[in-house]
Amino acid sequence: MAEALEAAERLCARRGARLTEIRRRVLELVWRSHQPVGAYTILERLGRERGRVAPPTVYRALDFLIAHGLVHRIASLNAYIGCAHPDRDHIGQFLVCSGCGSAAELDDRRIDRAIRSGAEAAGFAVERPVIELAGRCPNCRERGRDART
Amino acid sequence: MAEALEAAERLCARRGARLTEIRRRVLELVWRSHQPVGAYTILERLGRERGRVAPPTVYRALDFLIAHGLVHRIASLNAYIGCAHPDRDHIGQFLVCSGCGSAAELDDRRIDRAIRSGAEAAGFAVERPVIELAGRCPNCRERGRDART
DNA sequence: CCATGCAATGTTATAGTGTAACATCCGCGA
DNA sequence: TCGCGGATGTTACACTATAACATTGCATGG
Repeated sequence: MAEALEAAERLCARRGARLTEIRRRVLELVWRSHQPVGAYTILERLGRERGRVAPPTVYRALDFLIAHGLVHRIASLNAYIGCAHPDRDHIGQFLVCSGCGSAAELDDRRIDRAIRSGAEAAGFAVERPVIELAGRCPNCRERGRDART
Repeated sequence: MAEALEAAERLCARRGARLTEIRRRVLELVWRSHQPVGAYTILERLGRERGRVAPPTVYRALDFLIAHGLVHRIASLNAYIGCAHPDRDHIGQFLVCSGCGSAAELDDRRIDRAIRSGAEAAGFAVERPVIELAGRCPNCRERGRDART
């Protein structure tokens, strides 16, 4: 995670983007949570450090981070998660465990190809695929755990 | 669409599920919109016919329709769309056009296989895939239209 | 050094999406 | 008829996100 922050610093420096205090802090909070985290959770945690913080502050930071590929949004959860490799042009495929609530990024080229070719066969040009696979992670599978407690 | 409604009737009859007046009406409204439609839009339209209608009425009908595969939810749009073939076990892959706002269902087996095998390779068991491909439909591609007006 | 212009942040209010909790109704079988 | 369960009505609220405008702060050229 410290690594992810450094990578973010480097990436922003290279692009001339400003990783300000707030943006950095939000990125850190996103990473610190080992699960996808909601904007209002970030809001609350950020508020603990800086007194009253309003929603736009958090959403603006998230917009910036997403625009630079440092964070992904998971639409089916209304939640945000750090991107493990913001350098490459990431597609973002997610494995979302309904047992423990964790999410892992997949980025499988075969899936990407299958999607693009399937869509192309219908004459459709994919621009922003949303791939979010709800299911069971290896841990929860083994334990036969029920839905997230 | 009339066809879709009949198919829904049959399917519910076969399952002993009750396609009540409200549920039927909501399904009709979902189909009538040729784009994915928001719950509050349905709410408003339903309200025009029946006087005041509260959100839970619509959400409960949608929950029922989704549970029976008659309607899909598109998470990236917070919107709902009728399912063209509720009989088969549908996976639900959607092509969402950012030009005209329309959405088409794909259901490509190759995509489904790629996803399941990719996830399985990570030890993950997919239960409810969310596949929503934002891009350009053939029409909007041709016209080079800008984002939905 | 100051002006000034632009990006970032602060602030207030509100829009949009979804659910909890409890009351009521209605049909059906014991 | 009574009671039961599923469906609907009703109220209130939680959660997610953005619009609109004010303010700050910093780089940059005059």
